[in-house]
Amino acid sequence: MTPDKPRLRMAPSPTGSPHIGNIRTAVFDYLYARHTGGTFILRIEDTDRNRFVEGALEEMMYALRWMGMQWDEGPEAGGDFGPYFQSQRLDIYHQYADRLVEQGRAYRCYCTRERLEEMRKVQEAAKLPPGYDRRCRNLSKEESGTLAQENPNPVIRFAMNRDGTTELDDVVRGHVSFRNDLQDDFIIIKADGFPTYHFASVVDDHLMKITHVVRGDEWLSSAPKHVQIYEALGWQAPVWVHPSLILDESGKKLSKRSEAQTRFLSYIEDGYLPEAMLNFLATMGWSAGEDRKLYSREELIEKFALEGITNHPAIFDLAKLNDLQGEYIRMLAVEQLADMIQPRLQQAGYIGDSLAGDDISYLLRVTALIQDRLVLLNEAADMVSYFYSDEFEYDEKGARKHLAKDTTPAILKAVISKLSDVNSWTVGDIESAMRAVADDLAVKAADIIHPTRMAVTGRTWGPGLFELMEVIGKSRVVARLERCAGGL
RNA sequence: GGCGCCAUAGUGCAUCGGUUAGCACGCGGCUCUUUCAAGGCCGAGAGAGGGGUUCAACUCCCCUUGGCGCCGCCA
Repeated sequence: MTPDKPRLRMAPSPTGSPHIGNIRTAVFDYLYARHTGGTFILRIEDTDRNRFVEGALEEMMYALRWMGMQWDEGPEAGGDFGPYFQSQRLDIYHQYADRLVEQGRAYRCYCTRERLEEMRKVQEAAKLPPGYDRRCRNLSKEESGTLAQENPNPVIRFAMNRDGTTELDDVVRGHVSFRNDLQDDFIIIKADGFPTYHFASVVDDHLMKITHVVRGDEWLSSAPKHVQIYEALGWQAPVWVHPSLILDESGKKLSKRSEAQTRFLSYIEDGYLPEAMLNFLATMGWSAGEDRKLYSREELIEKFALEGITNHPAIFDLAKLNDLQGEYIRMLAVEQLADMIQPRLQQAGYIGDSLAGDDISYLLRVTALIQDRLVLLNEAADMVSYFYSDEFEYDEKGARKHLAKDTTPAILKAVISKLSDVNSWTVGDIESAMRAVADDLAVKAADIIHPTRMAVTGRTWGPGLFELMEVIGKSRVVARLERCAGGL
């Protein structure tokens, strides 16, 4: 193995559906690992049995793979540093926790939850900073024995340094310093024998030879805890990277409350493209130092650098995502787009499970017509509905505007008759015929075109009328015109 | 409340001591056009406030203000 190759991990806890912020962090991990030829690791932090959510891990893996960010080590990938589930590493944590206890850097705490709660109330009432009062930090053998009878399931707390400061250098924050007298003796092993995040992540990061810890800014406050554990165990701390958080439109941390916005899978369902999503997430909170919008995956990998990570929070801008999405949709080859749309049209019942030659070319022609206008894949079915179904309603406003005039019946009649004489049903000939109708009736082309569009599609907007008429076909177009004229 | 982080247009970024402060999204207008998009052109729009340092600060330092985050036997 090449020495000094960066090793980064994404360490989600399976407590819910993947969060957009987690995926963004993973993007940074992934991009840096790929940029440096390092290793991208997936580790599951399932140390909270109460919050475990069935299927959360599967959704996480699905999301990462959908983004094209396959991990090199972890669940379903294997690796030399497993197991990659913290719940399967309990003995390892205990081994190091015991070592810390022996060293005097950790201690068993027999305080009950009730006492802790009481203590917190008192602190709050006295407007004191909340935190454990260290009652169990210096217990004699006898005292421990007595307390053990009251509470046979003690937790293990880490004994934080009381003096001086804990300092660390962060790639995006620079040098950061924390006063030790304000630090709390936090729990490293819970009563159920499971480790807390603070402990498990440090032990695993060390054992898995993680070189760069990239995690949200929300973790910066607890970084001194981690730094002190590294010191106590005589381990070298990784390079710290704390990118800023992604905020919602109101400027708050994206939370479960804004589920529609944070749940990553909903973007997949809506039909965003992985490339657009990757481009968007990567350039939100990171910059290559240039005025540029579009980056392919390869360019992202080539240009990504930790130093380019921004140090201020970014507000999630859906309009910008949509703009990027549009760019990527338009970049697609028609065949690709058609493939992506196909399942959604099947779901809408417009096409069958397997398409024959003619159906395929029809789909391709339809797709070509909507490509410029399509943003989300899930809008496709509605957008192409009238190419597949003759049963459509007329847009109310459009009907009032374009079909309600006294002249409409005569216009439609003239269109029908002229179109019926068109032999070669091509865009050019259709257009000529339509314009001829306008000339014959001495009206503007628009006066012919709008009612015709309404009659043929039921809508006021869409692809070029002549193009769309060509694709729908002469007989269906004429039938629709007749139906419309007959209904007036 | 304590601690920590942050501060360029509405939003995302660029500029990192000397620029008419640049780009993109969004917004407004014009254009193309049968519509809607897309495209092209034009436009409005920013260095939170106050002190320093310096010949020179958006850029460095300090304070204030504001925003966010953390303060769980959750991660």
